[in-house]
Amino acid sequence: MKSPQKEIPYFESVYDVVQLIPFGRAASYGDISNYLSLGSARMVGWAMNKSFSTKHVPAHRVVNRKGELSGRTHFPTPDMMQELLEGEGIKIEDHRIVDWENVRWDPSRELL
DNA sequence: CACTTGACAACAA
DNA sequence: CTTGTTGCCAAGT
Repeated sequence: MKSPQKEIPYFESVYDVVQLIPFGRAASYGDISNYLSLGSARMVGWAMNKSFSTKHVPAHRVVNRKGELSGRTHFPTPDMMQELLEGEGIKIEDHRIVDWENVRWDPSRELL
């Protein structure tokens, strides 16, 4: 083995945080990447794309900084993401989370 | 190895 | 609203 240590896939870190998102809340790509202090918001989206084909990650709880369901187009069906969020008590309007600032879950801020 | 793409962020105009 | 720019990093071609 050339690598003495097993380098943790960046994606794994992302999955971990995403799965920590509590019920009825949502996190933004930027907040996650900020919490990891690594990579960038793009990597989070990339990880989700892969994770959705390999892991069970509540990707529906991950939205962009405006609270828009930007990733809904990558779901099996675009409506699925909204239905899942509404099923958790989150209101969606025009593909955006209503009262986003209230549902927003920032790991580095609320994960005490 | 070079270039492009991507579920983004943030700002400028 | 759109378009452009910069930063960021992995994967695909």
